[in-house]
This record gives sequence, structure tokens and C-alpha cells, in this order.
Amino acid sequence: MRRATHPVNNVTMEDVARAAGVSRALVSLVMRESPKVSEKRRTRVLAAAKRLGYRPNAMARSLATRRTHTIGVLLNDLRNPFFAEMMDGIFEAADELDYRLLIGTGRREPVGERRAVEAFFEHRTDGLLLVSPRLPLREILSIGHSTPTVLAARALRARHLDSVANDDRAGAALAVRHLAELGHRRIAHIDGGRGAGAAARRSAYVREMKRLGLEPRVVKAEFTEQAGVHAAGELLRDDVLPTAVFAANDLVAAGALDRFEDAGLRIPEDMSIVGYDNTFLAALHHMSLTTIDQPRPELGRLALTTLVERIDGERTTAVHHRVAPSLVVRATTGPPRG
Amino acid sequence: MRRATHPVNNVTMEDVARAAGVSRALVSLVMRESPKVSEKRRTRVLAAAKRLGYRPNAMARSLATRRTHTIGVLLNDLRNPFFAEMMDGIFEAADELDYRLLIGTGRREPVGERRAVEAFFEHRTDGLLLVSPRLPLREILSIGHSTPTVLAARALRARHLDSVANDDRAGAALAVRHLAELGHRRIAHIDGGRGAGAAARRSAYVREMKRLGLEPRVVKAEFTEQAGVHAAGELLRDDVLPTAVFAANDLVAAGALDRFEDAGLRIPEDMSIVGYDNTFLAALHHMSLTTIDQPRPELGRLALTTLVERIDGERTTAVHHRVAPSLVVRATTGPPRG
DNA sequence: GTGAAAGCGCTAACAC
DNA sequence: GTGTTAGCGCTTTCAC
Repeated sequence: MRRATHPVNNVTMEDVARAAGVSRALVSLVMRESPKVSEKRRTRVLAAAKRLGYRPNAMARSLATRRTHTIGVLLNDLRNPFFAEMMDGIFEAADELDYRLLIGTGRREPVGERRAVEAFFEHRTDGLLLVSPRLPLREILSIGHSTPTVLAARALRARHLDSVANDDRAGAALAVRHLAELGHRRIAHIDGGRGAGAAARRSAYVREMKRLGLEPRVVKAEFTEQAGVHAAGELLRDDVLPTAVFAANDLVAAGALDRFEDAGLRIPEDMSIVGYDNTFLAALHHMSLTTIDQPRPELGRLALTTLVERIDGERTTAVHHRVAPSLVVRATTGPPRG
Repeated sequence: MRRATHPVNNVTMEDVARAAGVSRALVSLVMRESPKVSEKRRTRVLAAAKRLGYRPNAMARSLATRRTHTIGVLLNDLRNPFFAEMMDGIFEAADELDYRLLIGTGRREPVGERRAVEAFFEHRTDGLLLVSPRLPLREILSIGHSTPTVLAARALRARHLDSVANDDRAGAALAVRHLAELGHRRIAHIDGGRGAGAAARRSAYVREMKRLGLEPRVVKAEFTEQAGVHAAGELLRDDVLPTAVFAANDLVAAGALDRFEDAGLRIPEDMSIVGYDNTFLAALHHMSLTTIDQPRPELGRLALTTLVERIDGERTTAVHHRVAPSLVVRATTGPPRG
């Protein structure tokens, strides 16, 4: 006899209990894999459950246990490969730890993020993973006060809220030093505006330049290719061109690369470029971008495991993971002319 | 007096009712915006709710209404920009229609997808959005029988299950015709294996080639850059090189592009290349890939609205949306030499 | 309009 | 080991 793999009927514990000839509580115990159920009954219950196509109702369970085994993930920009690649690690870890993911995007607007977080609260998610939120500091701290929260890709060291990020200052310093060691002295920075880590990268760039006795030059942009194109155009209008550019991320670098090539500059002979993130974009042979690597899936995985630790109460003091970035040299950097 | 924006306490309807001096049922009516509540009480209840920081418990509501206002989205490969861009549309539409998204990834394995779908069932999601699932046909049909389901980016015309996709056959024909019109006769195809739409693109390529009296040449690959590199290498070992390649998607095209350039071929003089999807990758100035456009966010939005229509019971017969693709000519195609 | 009461499907003492 | 019972926080008749 053929049985539906995905039955429509909503069979409850009551039904299973009746079919197995036991009480509802016993079925509950079996479902929760309690050791104090006789083997005989256990198999009988399991058989009945299978036969009826029983599927525990997560809502009912959550209501009773006050735990949803669900995590709310707030994210902003899936189009940036950095976040997409990070999500990979988050999904994987969630799968392994048996957590469900409720996902919301704020559409890069604080008001949208606020709504998404509100929805997470109504669903009583066990914890929140805020990936580079645009929300003001004050609200983030407030959220952290009412539920286990991990902040990813946004540096903030609060006492009651964990965070996971790469060390943007160190990464920016790596970029500047790499270019300086190649002999560059006019190194410009195209920044990432309010993008994740952009502020830290910018200030570290400035500091490192000064430390080396060089003159910083920052052009404003944001984390998109278009912004990179535009910013490069701005640099091209300078009286004296820089010989190298440190872009705030790979997308920006890609845009700048295009603009410079359009202007007839040869890369890296006339212009060296360093990106940030080391997304698959940078690795594209065609692009072959020198960049600063952040371990994207690992960051995602770390963020999720950190959150689950906190949810499980294994840790009560905040932890701030700062992963070390590294330099990946490819084809867009070389010594300056002459 | 300062009030917490995100209170920890779990205040219930009961609490609100007491604070407002009304019954629990009345609070429920107010929350559901019932018109039959006096203005006076309504404001009083609302005020009490706000003062206490009341947040309706979605679990409890779902248990009582048997609706979760949640949609399960099964997706496979966020690293492929096509899916990331499609998700954008899905998020946007879900936000507008006030649906929450529970997201699971099968990690490209049927067993993983099965687990994810199982989790969706336990959560009693109102419907399922399967984005290019790897699951066997039989299981997909079975799933569709037990819950409202929309299949995205996988062509399947079932009677009880909606689908949303672009017309892959038409798209592939556009690509071949574009190349043929440029004068190409040796047009190879690097396929996408089991990727979304790959089979249809492949067979349409073959048919169109034959229709034009040309000899089809298919190289096996999958939806990754690496596969594109590898497949291009294989083509390079042919006795007679093709003058043009139609790649199964943009990632594959990017890989092939690299490999050909490495081999010293000039694009498009020595080799023309057409991709598929028109992801941001193709638009990168640096890549400037001629490709077949699918409206990614619109497909996502359409998939979600189609699902919600079905959930709301506005439609009971299956609908199969086939969006028309279009050709986007950029810099990787031109007439063949001589 | 408003309130009382019975569920929704499950868990978790507690008694036996 | 197993069954009884009282919730979990909400919706929804049904009286009034």
C-alpha cells in the first residue's frame, strides 16, 4: 500500500497515542527521546507515528517550552557577495546545531530593520544575529538587552552583546603597507561610507599613511561598483594622480578598475589597486584583484555558534571575536612607474 | 521616565487586559483591529499595551488560528548571484505582503533539502517556495499535494503546483540566433549540468543549431566559474576551434572568458561569448558580457505573490508563469574573423 | 460592544 | 515507566 510522504492531515499526538494505545504524555516522552520509556512501547509509538504521518507541531511545542529553536537573522545586502558568502557559513552552522533561521532584511533602512526586528520579537526567536545593521547604536544596545544578540560585521564592544568581525584596522594597514613596500607614496583611499567596517578601514588608512609620513587622500563612496566608478573618476581629476588606490571593498575596487582602464591607465603599471573581502569576485581570473581576505563562511559560522553558546547559557559574559585578515596578492598591484 | 524599547518581560494579553480594565477577548479584538470596539476602549487598550511593551505572541496566535503567516523558502546556492538577486525580490514582496520568511538550504543535496522541507512542515509554514530544488520530481509533487507550493527556476508543469521561471528555451534560442546573425557557424555550448534551467537551455541550443543547419557541440559543466574554465580548456583541445560559445550562465561564461584569454585568444575577435542571467557580474564593465537577461528580482517577487495568492485561496488552479528573457549585447560578441 | 469559556497541540510536574 | 492534569498565550463561538 502506498502512503503519502507529505500528508495533508494534521495528525496530533492525541491521534498517535490512541493508535498506539498509550497516553499522550507517553508519546511526548518518546518524541523527546526520553530514556525512561520501555523499548516495546517506544517502537510501538514510533510505528504509529510513522504510519499516521505524524509531524510534531513546532508552534505548540514552542508555546509550551518557551523556546522556538529559531534564530532571527537581520541582513541588509545580499547582492554584496561578502554577505552571501557569509550566509553560507550561517546556514551550515544553523543546520548542524539544529536551529531554524527566520530571515529579514531592512532594505538598508533603519525603519525597515526596526520592523524586521519587531517581527523577530513577535516570533519569540531564541536570539538575533544582526549582520551589519544600519540601526543606531542606542537601539542595538537596547535589543541586546532583551534577547541574546550577536552583532556581525559591525565593530561594537558592548558588555551584554557579542560581536564577530574581522580586524578592519589591521586589514587596512596590511593594504597600505603592501602598497608602500612596493614603492608607492601617493596612495589614495576610496571609502565605503556607512558600509560594514568602512569607517575603521578609512581611519586605519589615514593613520597608517601618516605613520609612514605619507599624505592621505580619501574619496567618499559606498559599497557598490557604481560608487567605485564615480570615485575613480573623481581621482582622475586630481592635478597629480595617485599611483595606487586602496578601495574599501571588492565591489568598489572593481568599479575603480573599470574606470581607470577606461581612462587608458594600465593596471598595475600605471595604477595599483587593492580591494577588501576577497569575495569570489576578486578571485575571478579576469579580475585577479589583490585584496584583503576575510574568511566569509567562517565568520558566519562563528557568529552563529557564538549566538547559540549565549542562548544555551554556556556563557554569560560578552565575547568579541576579531578574526585576523590577510593579504592576498594577485595581479592588480605592482611597483609604480619609474 | 525612560522606558525600555525592547523589554525583556513577557507581557501577555492578560496583563494588558488587567491594566486597561477590560477582558482578554476585548484586547484580542483591538489587536486584530476589529471595527466593533468603541474608540474609547480601543485607545485605552492600545495605551496599556504600549505602556507595558506588549508584543503579541506569534506562536500562540498561530496555534489558535492555524496560520503562521510564514513561508518556507528552500534555496540552494546563494553564491550564484542569480539567486541572491532573486532573493531581493522575494524579501521585498514578503515584506509588503506581511509574510515572514523561514529559510533553509539543502546544501545542494537532496537529503539536506528533505530535512529543510521537513522543518518547514513542523513549523506549519503557510506555503513553500522551492527555488531550483534538487529533489526528485516525485517528492516535489508530493510536497505540492500537502501544502501550497511554488516552484521557482525549475520548469515543471504540474496541476496542483504553481511555477515561475523564465523561458529557457526562448533564451537559448536568442543566444544562438544572435551569434548566427553575427556570422558564426561553429557555436559551442558549455552547459550547466543539473543547474536551474540548464537542461532546457541545452536542448534548445541543440534544436536551434539544427534548425540553422549547424553542428551542435556541447561540453559538460555546471554553474560555477571553475567548471567554465575547465570546459573552455576542453574546447581548446578540439581540432577545429569554435568561433563562439554560448555558456549556460554568467558564472560559466566568466570562467570560459578567462580560460580563452589565458590561451591568448582575443574576445570577441577570436572568440565570442554569450552568458545567461544578466547578473551584476555580466554588467561589470570589466566583464561586459553579452548575455541573456532574466529579470531576477521580478521573478522572485512573482514567485512570492503567486504563492500568496494560492495561500489566500484566491486561486485554486495551477498557474505557470513563463517570463520572456531578452538579449543584452555587450562587448563579448562580434563577427567572427575573416 | 463586551465577557466567559472552550479549545489550538504540546510540555512538565506530579502521582501512582 | 506510565497516566493525569494544569498550563503556554492566543482566538473564537456564544451569550448577554
